Amino acid sequence: MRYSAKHKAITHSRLLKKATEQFRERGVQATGIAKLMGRVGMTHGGFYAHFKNKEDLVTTAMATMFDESVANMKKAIDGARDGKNVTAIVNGYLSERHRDDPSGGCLLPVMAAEIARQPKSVREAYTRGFKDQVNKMAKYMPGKNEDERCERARLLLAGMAGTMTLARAMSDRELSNNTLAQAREFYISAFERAKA
Amino acid sequence: MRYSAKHKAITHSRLLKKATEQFRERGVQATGIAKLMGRVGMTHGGFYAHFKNKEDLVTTAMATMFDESVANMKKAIDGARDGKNVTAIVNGYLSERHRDDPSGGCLLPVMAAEIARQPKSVREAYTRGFKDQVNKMAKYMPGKNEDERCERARLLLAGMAGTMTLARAMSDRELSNNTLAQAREFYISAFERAKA
DNA sequence: TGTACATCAGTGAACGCGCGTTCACTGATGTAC
DNA sequence: TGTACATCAGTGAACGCGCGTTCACTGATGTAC
Repeated sequence: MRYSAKHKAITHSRLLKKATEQFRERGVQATGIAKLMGRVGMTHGGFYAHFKNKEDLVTTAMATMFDESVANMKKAIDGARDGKNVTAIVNGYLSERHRDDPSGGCLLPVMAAEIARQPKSVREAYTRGFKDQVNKMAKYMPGKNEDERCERARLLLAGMAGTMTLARAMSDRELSNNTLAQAREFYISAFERAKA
Repeated sequence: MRYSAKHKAITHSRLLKKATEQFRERGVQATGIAKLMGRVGMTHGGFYAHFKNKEDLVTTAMATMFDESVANMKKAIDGARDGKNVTAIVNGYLSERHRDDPSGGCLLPVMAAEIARQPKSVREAYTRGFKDQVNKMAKYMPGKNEDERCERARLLLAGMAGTMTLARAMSDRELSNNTLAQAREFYISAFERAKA
């Protein structure tokens, strides 16, 4: 059944959106093509009209997910007082909400470990997206120059991602909450008005 | 063929050791029973004389891997000057060596993300091991009381694990090296002689 | 000390299952006339 | 405007493969006599 000109583009973006959700909820390996297609209301064969293969989907989805992370940070900052940029970023990222629903959040806590085992194209898409997010985060970080601000953005992102990964794996809810709360305090005091 | 009394214990520990290596190199999901047994020179069926199932192997291996992490830290500290405990821990953990060979290192950068999706028994073994490592690390951390030292140990471990995860995934070697170097500096200055 | 037998670690075929990918097909729509 | 045809997004059976687990078996050794 042939569909209208716009139809393919719509399906394509529905597919991509559901993929980014699944990747962030379960990871790349645990997200099967057939299951993904099922969740979009289609059968597995149709996938290959939209993407060359799974690797192609992953690299495409990577950029989208990094963009969403940047958008999430911008949104958090827009709702915060001036001079409280880092506070807004940290409180948004290290929230219980973000821990309990990874599907629209940062890809790093879920996916970073398995990216190391993915093909070159995926690792490159990851590296590109990571650099891009760091550059955009750097605008909100303290520092004398661009290099210093980027370095701080990288440190903060790595620290928050590690904290979130551990907090999600814990079966002890209270420990998980405390870990998040203490990390919020630590990263805000370390980065909100960092000394030289 | 029946083997001597000690033989089963020896095979069991060879199996467990190889499993901890594979888990830290590839993760739980990517470590298949048949491949693991092959690497120990046996066939897959023999696995079930040693472990109830894969879940049993994972929970058993978890404790061993956490113990090794603690031992690695103690070894690093033994070779360091007095009062430089945190420096020794950080330089050991965030080394290029640890990045390039995960097989004997910390399980968190590779496994933490997928533990969140593992059965309850695995998540509990992880939580137990994590608490234990934090308690033992706390001895080397600054702080007025036990709670404060534990909090710092948790912050440091989460930060280092996140940094290592991101550094391993990067396809840009120079960026990966810089990320490690800057993080070493940051965590040493943040935790070696932390203020109240 | 020598013989008969029970034990059980390890073998390898088989199970059902889900994976990524291919491919002949279908049929509603856009286009050409 | 009406008709014939080409297009191609999506279908679903089939592929080879690896997974975790089961199970009837084998055969060297420890134990009982």
